[in-house]
Amino acid sequence: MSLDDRKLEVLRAIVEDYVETQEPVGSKALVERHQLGVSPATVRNDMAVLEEEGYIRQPHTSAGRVPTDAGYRLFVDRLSKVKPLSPAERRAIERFLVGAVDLDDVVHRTVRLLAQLTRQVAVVQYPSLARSSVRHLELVPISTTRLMLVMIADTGRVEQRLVELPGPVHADDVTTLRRKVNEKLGGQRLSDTPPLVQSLVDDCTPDSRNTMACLASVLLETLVERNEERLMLAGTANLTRGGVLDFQGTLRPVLEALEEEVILLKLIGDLEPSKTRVRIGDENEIDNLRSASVVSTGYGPGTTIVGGLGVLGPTRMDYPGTIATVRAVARYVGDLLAQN
Amino acid sequence: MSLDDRKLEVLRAIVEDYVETQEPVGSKALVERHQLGVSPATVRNDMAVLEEEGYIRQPHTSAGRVPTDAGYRLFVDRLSKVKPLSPAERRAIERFLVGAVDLDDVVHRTVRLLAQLTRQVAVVQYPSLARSSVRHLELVPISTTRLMLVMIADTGRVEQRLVELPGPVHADDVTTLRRKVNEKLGGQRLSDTPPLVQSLVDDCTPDSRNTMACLASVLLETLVERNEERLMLAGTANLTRGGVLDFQGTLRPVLEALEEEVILLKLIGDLEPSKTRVRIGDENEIDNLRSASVVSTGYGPGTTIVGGLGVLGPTRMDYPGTIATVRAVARYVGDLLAQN
DNA sequence: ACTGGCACTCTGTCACTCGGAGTGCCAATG
DNA sequence: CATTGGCACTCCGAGTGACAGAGTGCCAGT
Repeated sequence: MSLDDRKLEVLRAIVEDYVETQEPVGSKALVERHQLGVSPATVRNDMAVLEEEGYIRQPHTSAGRVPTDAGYRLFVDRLSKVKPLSPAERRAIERFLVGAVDLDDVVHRTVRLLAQLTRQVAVVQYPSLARSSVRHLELVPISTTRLMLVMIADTGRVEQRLVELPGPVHADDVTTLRRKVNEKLGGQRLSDTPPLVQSLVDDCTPDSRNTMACLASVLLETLVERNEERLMLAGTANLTRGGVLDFQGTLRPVLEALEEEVILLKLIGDLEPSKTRVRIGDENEIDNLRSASVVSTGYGPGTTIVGGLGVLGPTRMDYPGTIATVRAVARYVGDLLAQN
Repeated sequence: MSLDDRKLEVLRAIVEDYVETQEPVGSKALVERHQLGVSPATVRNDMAVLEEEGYIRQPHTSAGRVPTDAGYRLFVDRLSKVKPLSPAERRAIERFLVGAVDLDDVVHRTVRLLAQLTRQVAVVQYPSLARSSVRHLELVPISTTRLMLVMIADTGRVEQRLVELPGPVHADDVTTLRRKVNEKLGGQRLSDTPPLVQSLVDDCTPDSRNTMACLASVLLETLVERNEERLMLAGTANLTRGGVLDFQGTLRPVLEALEEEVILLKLIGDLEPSKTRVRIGDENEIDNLRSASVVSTGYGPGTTIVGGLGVLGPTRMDYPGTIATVRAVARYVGDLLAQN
């Protein structure tokens, strides 16, 4: 038997009530709070079907029903209506983001804003180097045999590395190096640079070859290999809302997962453009987060995506609201980046 | 009545047992586990005195005793013997810290190491700009009216800011600016720079004055005003060890405090050289941390101090071990910085 | 000054009860 | 055939009382 409209309506009511009250919801309370136009007994029959299909379950016999992960999934996919942001929220976002002075500041403000609005844990990835282009490469002599390599990406990210040279170089040589490197790599996407770096070495005169080879290896490291994705976290304290009820008793595994940057990157680093992704409970590949849900999306100037952001909370979360907020914040941040 | 040696010995035993077992300790268990050479009744009398003096207390009538903050304080000040690190720990520290490629990496490794060794929350402050000197200032033309200012400090820290110029400048002018700025500010402590920056503007020829004034204001911001202290956190999950017993039931306030960088800076930003500071429970000025203890110290190359680091945990913590670890890590990091 | 003994207090737990909420099923109804 | 009212059943959670165990305070004795 398939699910008719009323059964879906019942599921929606259950999800909404449970999210709000955090308590199993029974048939009687349901018909009272929502105008379903049927009796509790009917609702009970519907509930039995929904349970059979795996969308809800009872914590114990003769308790109310609670949505399962599958139930939330159905809710998110088919039942939830987009919840528009309140003007107050829009204003909050704008007010929060204007006045950021540099990229660090943008990320910092964004992550706090997101945590505050959703009242959950927020994660924001710095613009990924892999998706950026080289704006400028600077070589700063530190001593005669040491250079500081500073890479400035078009997203505003700045990376630096120390280069140990095989022998002393003159200031003029540094200037030449700088020019060559910028001519070759300036404006290129970082992911396209490896062959170019190689050609830099190949095109060198023998006497400067050693130096260039040295620089090249650090360049490769900085541009590609290391490929260090950074991210920022905020709102951990929000995990404690709802007491020990969410996250089946202990925050331990969740806190542990949040400390692993690799894990976080996997969570928010999804690539599909302008799509918001929702992972509910068991859908998470990371065991520690089986009791959590993640809402994430990409952001970037215009339609390109340079990084991800998202929030993490209990499976029992306000999905429509969270999704709307995450989307809105991502769009605002994208606009902000586009202005640079 | 004052505290004779045996009473102090009893206090030490109580602290040690309680830290280990996390349970109120009674007179009988005490004489069994420690060779005190007296009967439980005697110990009870001593306990009564200790309680009167405020060093221990009973959670309820006829339960064992638990140290108070004052008790821990006395223990730390007078009773605890320095606990030398195990060779394994020493090796762990060395292994963990070698191979760091840049400052970010050093801080990152340090904070994780500290969290792992002490099994508590670790905080490491980046080398403070206020205590650093300027190694080099770089000006990178982004467009004709925009410069990227990159400051490299002797501690390895790099800061960058965008400078909007009043009008277009030629590349040669940038070179001149760069030379002037570095001549004046290179090698100076950041805290000494403000008058120098002012003199830079004063010494300018009228035609380049506008540009220089613009640059100067950003310089001041970068060098002094903004004075952004950064820090890194790790080991939050360790808060959940010991269940809900520590931190009187909820992690909430602690997690909240850990999100406030200002608060963390206050905690670990103590200036006295080569002194390890221990704040126990109520000694913390921040209300949210009344149920926590903080062990912190400064670090830096040689005897100068460029930043702070420390750990935060329940008042019931292994003070001797923690203090030893924090000190050792600080020294290793200092050595590492000195090598640069 | 220390010790043994004793009465007292308080906790934590176990078993038990009981009301309430919620369900499943069934027969009746439109 | 879907819906409904009724009823018996289950289970949770709160409350109660009894009880063992641990620990204390105090006092008299050494």
